Amino acid sequence: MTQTSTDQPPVNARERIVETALSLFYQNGLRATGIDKIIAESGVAKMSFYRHFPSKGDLISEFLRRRHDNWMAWFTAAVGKKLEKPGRGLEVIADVLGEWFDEPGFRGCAFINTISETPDYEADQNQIVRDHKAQLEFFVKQTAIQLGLSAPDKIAATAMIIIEGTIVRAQMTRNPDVISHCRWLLQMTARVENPSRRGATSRSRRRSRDARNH
Amino acid sequence: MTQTSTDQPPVNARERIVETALSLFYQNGLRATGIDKIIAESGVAKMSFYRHFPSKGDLISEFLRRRHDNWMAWFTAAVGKKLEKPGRGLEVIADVLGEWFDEPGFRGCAFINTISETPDYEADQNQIVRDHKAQLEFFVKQTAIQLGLSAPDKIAATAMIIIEGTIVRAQMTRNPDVISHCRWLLQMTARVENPSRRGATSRSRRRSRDARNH
DNA sequence: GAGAGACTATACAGACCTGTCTACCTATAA
DNA sequence: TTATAGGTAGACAGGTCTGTATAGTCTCTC
Repeated sequence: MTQTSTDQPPVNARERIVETALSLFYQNGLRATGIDKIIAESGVAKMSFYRHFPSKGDLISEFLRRRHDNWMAWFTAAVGKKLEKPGRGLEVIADVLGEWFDEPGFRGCAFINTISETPDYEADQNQIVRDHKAQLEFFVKQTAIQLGLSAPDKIAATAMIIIEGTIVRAQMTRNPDVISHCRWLLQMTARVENPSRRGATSRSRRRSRDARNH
Repeated sequence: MTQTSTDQPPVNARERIVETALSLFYQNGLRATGIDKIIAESGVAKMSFYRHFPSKGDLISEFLRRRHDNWMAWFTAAVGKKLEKPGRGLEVIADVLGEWFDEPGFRGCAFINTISETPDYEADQNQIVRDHKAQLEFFVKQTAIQLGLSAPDKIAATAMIIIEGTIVRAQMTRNPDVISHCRWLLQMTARVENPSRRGATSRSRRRSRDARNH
């Protein structure tokens, strides 16, 4: 997740602006980051900026789209790689999140932060956030299916709660214990819904069926 | 949670300011809410404002403290009341959250939103947020103890992930299904750690011990 | 070599932001 | 009655914000 592109400074003005926005918007927030600061840091003339992005909102939308592309590419690849090892399940998501939390500039989920900063539920920004999260949930569901788990819809919806909660807790407390709790929750979620998997016995399967009375 | 005090407009200037801040800061965000707007809406002179709060940051701190008082009082009372009915466990938290989500002006957790808006980890605001969440976690732990559950520390830490995740999902998606998923997760958390409770058999107890390998 | 396209440099308009200053009002208590 | 506490009213300083306007530069292509 850290490096989203090559280290060569981007050639054209537009790309320099977007790269700067990727860093400043995430690090300091949308409202706290002024256009002037982005212009200064990207070394671009003001008119170049407004040629490419008619308003700050346009840059914010582009920022979110790019953040989505980068983050999803990194996340799905990391989860996929961990799942190559046999005997591993949905809980690899916890380990992948843990790697993200360890990155130097980690400041939570850019999309959760956007929702927090943007009161208007219907705002374009918030719609992009919801699209991103819907795609993440879809990926979790597909992963559950790929793992042969039943009730993938319910598992994905539940895992989303766990994922969001884990990210928020990591951002807020910086306590690494959150990862083991996240792993445990994900294991429980997958296992209770699929008692026959991962070394569960027929006795435990019966019990879990009883417990599924939510 | 909705009504935090009587409907009589507060008499003194300070109280009018705080009440207005309680509404505007939560509804529109900290940075988006200007001092001038608070002054106008509370019908107070600018000098009165700065006599009581030397800077905007002081009002933000007071806002968070009052929000903590109000929210915790409401939450603990609501959970306590639901637990009076026999046969109910930690999952009542989900129902209480659900009532909160249904309130008209719901816009997520003021404290999560504050963290999202405040990049400086060590800022006073963020410290107040962490204090608030620590107190919430402590309350969950005490509730787990009161329910006779074992491993209350782990249950509280895990429940915090579930609670934060549920709030964020509710704010983001406005999908009421999140509450049933939250309830299910809380039941699982309490039950897996305490298999003898709530109709689990001795066989299931053995299985859960095996599963506790996080 | 001339035009087009992308970019630079900088001044500026107008809004809004936090915080200060001066001046005045009013009720209460010493 | 007079000092004091708490409040009102509004101008203003100095900064930041987004966005526009004007004018010039550089490079590549026809």
